[in-house]
Amino acid sequence: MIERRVLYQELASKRVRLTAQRRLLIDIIQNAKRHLDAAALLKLARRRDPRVNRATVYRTLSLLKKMSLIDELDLMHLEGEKHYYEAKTQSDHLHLACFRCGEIIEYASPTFERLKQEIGTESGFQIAVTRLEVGGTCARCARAASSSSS
Amino acid sequence: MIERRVLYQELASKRVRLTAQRRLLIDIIQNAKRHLDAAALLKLARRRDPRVNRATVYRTLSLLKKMSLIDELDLMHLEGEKHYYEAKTQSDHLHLACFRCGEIIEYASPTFERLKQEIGTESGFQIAVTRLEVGGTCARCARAASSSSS
DNA sequence: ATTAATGCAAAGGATTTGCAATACC
DNA sequence: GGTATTGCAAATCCTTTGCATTAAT
Repeated sequence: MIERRVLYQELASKRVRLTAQRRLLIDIIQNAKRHLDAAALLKLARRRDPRVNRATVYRTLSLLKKMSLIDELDLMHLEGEKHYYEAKTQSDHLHLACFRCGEIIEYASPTFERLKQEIGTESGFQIAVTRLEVGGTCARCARAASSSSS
Repeated sequence: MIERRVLYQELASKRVRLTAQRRLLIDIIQNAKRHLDAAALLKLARRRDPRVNRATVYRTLSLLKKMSLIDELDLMHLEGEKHYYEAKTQSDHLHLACFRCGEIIEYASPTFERLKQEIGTESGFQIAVTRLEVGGTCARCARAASSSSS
């Protein structure tokens, strides 16, 4: 969840303005129940303010990305080359994308955290963003496949 | 845009031919010294056979991808939205992309292997592909930045 | 008043497709 | 001979940009 205070500070220090449309877009991303792509975000935004333009959506996404307030995902390109966005959370999680049913499963793990630490200490690389996406078959689809073939 | 899950079905229903052009493209990818995008691959292929067409490159990449012979990378979109490809190796590795100098560092780790195993056992997800990309500052750039600012 | 943000429409890059011609088994 | 693959060019998808207008501080 994005901390409003952090947001205000960032905006102030960069001469970036917290406009009505930006508030609106941030609000939608934060409260989204699923991962949104730019087109979906635009559609939702226009329900609340029809003046919102596609360019503004892209520009705002780019800004939020640079400010590390959102993460950009591909979700294994399950349906096209577009990107998806989610509010940055406290602990990273990875995404499991089922090639059969299209479901996206979020998965957090201490091992993932340890891996990130290891990268830092062993290679000296300072991590800013991580994106771990996994494609395959979800448990339900695997069960369905094995039962129907037996 | 064809959905990836649909493509898997198509593969099963077709008799795939190992043509001269496909051999050529596979050879180039396997012996590449750096990560190739579709345009670079096309260029290299045309040096050996000028008839190779862009569409064939894309179609072959798509085929190799669903046959799990190559991995597709974004390399954190360091320079545009295009994809990069590499021959699939025995043990997965992840990619560290330096936002400052653009260097791509490959990093293999037992912890990463353990993480993948965990995902399988804990969630029942059957992994076909993984893509872990990390963005940040490489050790050299970090040193350069800290020494110049002190 | 100054500067940032926006709308619009057009451009851009990467990738894909339909269809006729070609190569393969 | 029948089917898979290819070349070609146009189309498509997603995203970015230039510039005039509008909004924010």
